[in-house]
Amino acid sequence: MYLQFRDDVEDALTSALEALDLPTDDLGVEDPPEGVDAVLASSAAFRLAGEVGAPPPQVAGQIADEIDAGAYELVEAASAQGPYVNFVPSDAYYEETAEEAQRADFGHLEPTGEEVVVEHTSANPTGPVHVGRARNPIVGDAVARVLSFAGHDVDTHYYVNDAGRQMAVFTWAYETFDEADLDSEPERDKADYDLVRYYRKGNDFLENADPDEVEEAEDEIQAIMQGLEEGDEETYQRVQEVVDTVLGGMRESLDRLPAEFDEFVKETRFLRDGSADDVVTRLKELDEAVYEEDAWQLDLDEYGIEKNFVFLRSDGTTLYATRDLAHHEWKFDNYDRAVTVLGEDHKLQARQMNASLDLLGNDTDQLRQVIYSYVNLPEGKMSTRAGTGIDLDDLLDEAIDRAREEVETRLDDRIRDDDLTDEDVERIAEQVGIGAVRYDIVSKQPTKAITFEWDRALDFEAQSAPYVQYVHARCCGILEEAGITPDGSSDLAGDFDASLLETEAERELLEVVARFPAVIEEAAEDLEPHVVATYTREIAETFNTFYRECPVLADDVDEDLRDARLALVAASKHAVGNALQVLGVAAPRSM
RNA sequence: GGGCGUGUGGCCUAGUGGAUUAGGGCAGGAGGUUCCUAACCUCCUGACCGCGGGUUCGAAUCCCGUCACGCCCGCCA
Repeated sequence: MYLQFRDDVEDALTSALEALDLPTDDLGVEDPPEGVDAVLASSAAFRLAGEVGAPPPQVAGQIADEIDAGAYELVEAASAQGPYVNFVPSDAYYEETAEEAQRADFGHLEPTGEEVVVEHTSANPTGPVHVGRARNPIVGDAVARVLSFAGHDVDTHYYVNDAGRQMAVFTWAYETFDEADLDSEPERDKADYDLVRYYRKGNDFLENADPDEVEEAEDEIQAIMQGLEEGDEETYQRVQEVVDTVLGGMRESLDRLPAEFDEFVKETRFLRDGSADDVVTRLKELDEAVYEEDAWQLDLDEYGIEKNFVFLRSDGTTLYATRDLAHHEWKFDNYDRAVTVLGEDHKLQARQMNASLDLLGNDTDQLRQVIYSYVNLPEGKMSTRAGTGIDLDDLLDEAIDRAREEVETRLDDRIRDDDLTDEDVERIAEQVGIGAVRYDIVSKQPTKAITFEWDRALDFEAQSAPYVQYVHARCCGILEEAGITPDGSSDLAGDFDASLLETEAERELLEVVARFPAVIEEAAEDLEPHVVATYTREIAETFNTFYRECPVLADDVDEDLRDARLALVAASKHAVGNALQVLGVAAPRSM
């Protein structure tokens, strides 16, 4: 109802301004601060003061006087308060919000019919996923979920770099060295941990071995790259064996988050189907194309990019960026919009690609990038090749261990005599542990750098996943106690009269619940899932106040009030649970 | 050197032009459970929003300068 209420408010403001013969392009509709008794407000009077020739409060008064609140079902009153026009919603607003939020899919926006592809993670299949890159799957998965909630048809893609020099090096190393040549055991019994040792060994060899031997190796690596470029089937199969094996291991780790993909799109696909060649041909024909130092380049000066963009090497092979152009044109052919989640180090390439796609005649408005900063260790960067860094698996294991300890500690001094089975404890430990990791990362603005510290990442206190999850569990606890099974499918509450929810705590909770669809809308529009995390904190806080002040199932609570409060609990459960779902954080029924 | 990004109490963080004399959390201090889960709640202590100018009726938010940190400036990915 919040979105409808906002429509009403905008409509009322527009009519009023028109009646006063004032411009309607800037309505200034905003959320009033805490403590103001209104759900929406307009600050338009500030800007109109000059035109009217009167101080803002007076202009606000005129606007408020001009508004006929009675004409709108959801608007109770519009009144000037200083320079603001405040809008108080009607009882119908609260009642319809409570009704709307009974649906298990509360927060989903109307289907848009728009097909969107979200590409994220796309880490080179060189070894285990480490925490430095973990922001990508976590943010990317949340972005995809947000867009899906906002009504788009979303596909998630992992772009697999299986055609570059790194994979040629890896394939050569894997075929060249034996287990006996390696100086360590795999850190885990998993394909990516096993094979990364060859990759590290290969790189170490190329850096430190005898120059003649290195040259020989380089020839073999070069042969692999040429083979891929020419679409040689045997070379392709050799590389695929390494790629698929390592990727398989990485997927297992990513699945734990969970970050799952609809499709793994391989780079070699665009070499094999000729589209990369096609891109090269078309680029060469551009006025901006230059042939310098035996290589084909693009002069992107007109896009404010000084550096020339090399799209064809002197040996005639394409580069990653060239293939990525073909990849993106393929996305444009198959989707209405494309979103890519990228580390900040890819920012320049993203600009180059946008410019190049534009020159090739594409509508680059279809493409948006979400940029995030890397997670570093206090002592510096994480690197797969160097073997420095925290593996995602280790972080998740540690998180679950700490969460399990926490559950067991609380088991001893808990008041309620529910009996958690060992399975419950394990389930809670996983939900809380992994949830805490995801939440910690997704709740921060992606542009901010994160320095990884165990204790900070795994803090289960307030403003963390468990704090929010606990509210969800509390909701479920109350509903179950009342004989309602919160399984998400059936209608949770029966008949109820929302007008009985009169206390401040109840009203505020209902107001926060009401905003959830608008939060989804905003997060999807700006591709900022962290605003959903901010929202979960708000609703959790508001719910806890309600929980303290408004008993639901106590004996002295009137039956009708009890039903109304149960409906409010169900509404809160849907808002919190669905918000957590958008963030990819589990919503436990008990904890 | 150039470009981009970030800078909010001891630590982490929201807010990126309007009701803010900056909102939370952690840490520190004081309380709260005969009552639907205390992974909770209440109260206290603590910030000239990196620094200096400017624009504006109004600036953490915009502009200029400056400092610090991060990232980028490969015929790597």
